[in-house]
Amino acid sequence: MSNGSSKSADRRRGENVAPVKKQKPARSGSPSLKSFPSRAIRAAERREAIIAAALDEFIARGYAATRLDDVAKRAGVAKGTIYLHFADKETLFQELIRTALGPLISRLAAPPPAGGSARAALERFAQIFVQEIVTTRRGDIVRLIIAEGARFPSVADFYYREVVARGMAAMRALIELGIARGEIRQQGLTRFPQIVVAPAMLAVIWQGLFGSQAPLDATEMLRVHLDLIFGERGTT
Amino acid sequence: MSNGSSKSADRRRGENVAPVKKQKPARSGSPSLKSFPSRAIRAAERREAIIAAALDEFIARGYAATRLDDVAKRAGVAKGTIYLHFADKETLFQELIRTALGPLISRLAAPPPAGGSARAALERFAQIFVQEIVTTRRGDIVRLIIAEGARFPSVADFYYREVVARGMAAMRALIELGIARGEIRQQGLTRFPQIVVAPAMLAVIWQGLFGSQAPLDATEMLRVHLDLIFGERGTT
DNA sequence: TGACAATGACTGACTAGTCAGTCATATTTT
DNA sequence: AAAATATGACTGACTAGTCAGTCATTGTCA
Repeated sequence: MSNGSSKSADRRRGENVAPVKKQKPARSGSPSLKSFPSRAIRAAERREAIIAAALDEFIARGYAATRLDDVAKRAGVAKGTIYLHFADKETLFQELIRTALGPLISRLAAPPPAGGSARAALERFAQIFVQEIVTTRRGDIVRLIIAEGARFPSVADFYYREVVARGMAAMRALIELGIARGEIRQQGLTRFPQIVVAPAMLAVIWQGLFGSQAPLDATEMLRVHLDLIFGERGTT
Repeated sequence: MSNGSSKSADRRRGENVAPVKKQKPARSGSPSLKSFPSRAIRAAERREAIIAAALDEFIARGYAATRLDDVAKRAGVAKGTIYLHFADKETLFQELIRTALGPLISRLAAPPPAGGSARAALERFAQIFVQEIVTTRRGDIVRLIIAEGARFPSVADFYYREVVARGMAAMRALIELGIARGEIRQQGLTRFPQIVVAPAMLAVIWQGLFGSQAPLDATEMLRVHLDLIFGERGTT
């Protein structure tokens, strides 16, 4: 791993470390009264701080090259504290993925197709996808899973069950709706909802690898893709 | 001794393997001896053995977690030998990607659109892609690049310039052909050849992450995708 | 052609570190 | 004061990279 020839390992050290140090509750007046940020709450905060810091580090360096010392520093915590919350590095990584995926999962479960057109639903999906994933930290998480998933079967399994399988099911329902309403002609799409999602995935990867040298207008690309699916002639 | 930082001892040769030999290979004149594996040849073989071994290891474990000791063992070579051919771990990794991508690059330069239909050309492309990339070691290489590319800008650059940019250009030409011949309606595709390639990329990633638990029939998926692009009604 | 010298590819023990995980000690809460 | 938490110095396993020495191959000369 990192080492030897002055790797750029500690390039950006301490400055961006948010010192969440000793934020004493200050309710220390009467020992008989309980202090406000109850222990459980402070513990939960620490846990979250560790997860947030670890996410940043794992995204930036990948699993193997991430140092728990750095995670601790970034979280404003001693290394030993990490071990009060997580059994080991791998557990931290796995729980982190779970935590990070939580919001995405609930979002997948929430939005029902409603009674509108399939095109409208897919357009909404595309818009949300771009502004909440391609552009943001969540895109990094997806890339992280793609990068490390093969080495962490449990992570890949979890991701498949909780995100991919559900996403595919939801997408298939949308496609069937579109076919039923006569918006979509290509019936084969039902068997491969992946085709509908593929450009979105590609956008995530593209942005991560080539974003700086050849940015991709994901929004526009997805619009063209929907035109393809719904059979509209391109404008230009 | 062992004065740590001796920067002068940097006579790294190896890497550019230029047969600087003056005259050419010894003739196998001696009847008593069999064909000499001549030093230069054996050296080249070793270099290749190292690259092959390193490829396996990097694919299996990722860059950071790969041990050069293991690479050496797999290549049937001592660790020091690796350093006779490559400056360091990172150089080995980069040259390996270059080497691995070579065949793919030349293949991209070779096949001209010819005079046939765009559909035929794309079908051929899909077939070759599945049987030569999705299924094989080359797919692993693509996944490796996706996984590590963000941490190795030079690798991402190289991949973009030599493979992605060319691939996109070739794909765009094919799309334009299809539009000119009236096979493809959706003109917007010209601006986003990525859409045509996206399912193929997704197949590569899918196979790597979920292949074991939820295999994807890439061939069939690409066929459906082409039906979508060329406006055929799905069979099923 | 055979003997001997020069070359440099190869080896692997060794150096100088790195880092996950531990635990005795210190701090805070009850 | 005891219990619960947090700390960070420390340990031990592990690894990238080095280099003095070995010896098969190649070159030279008698």
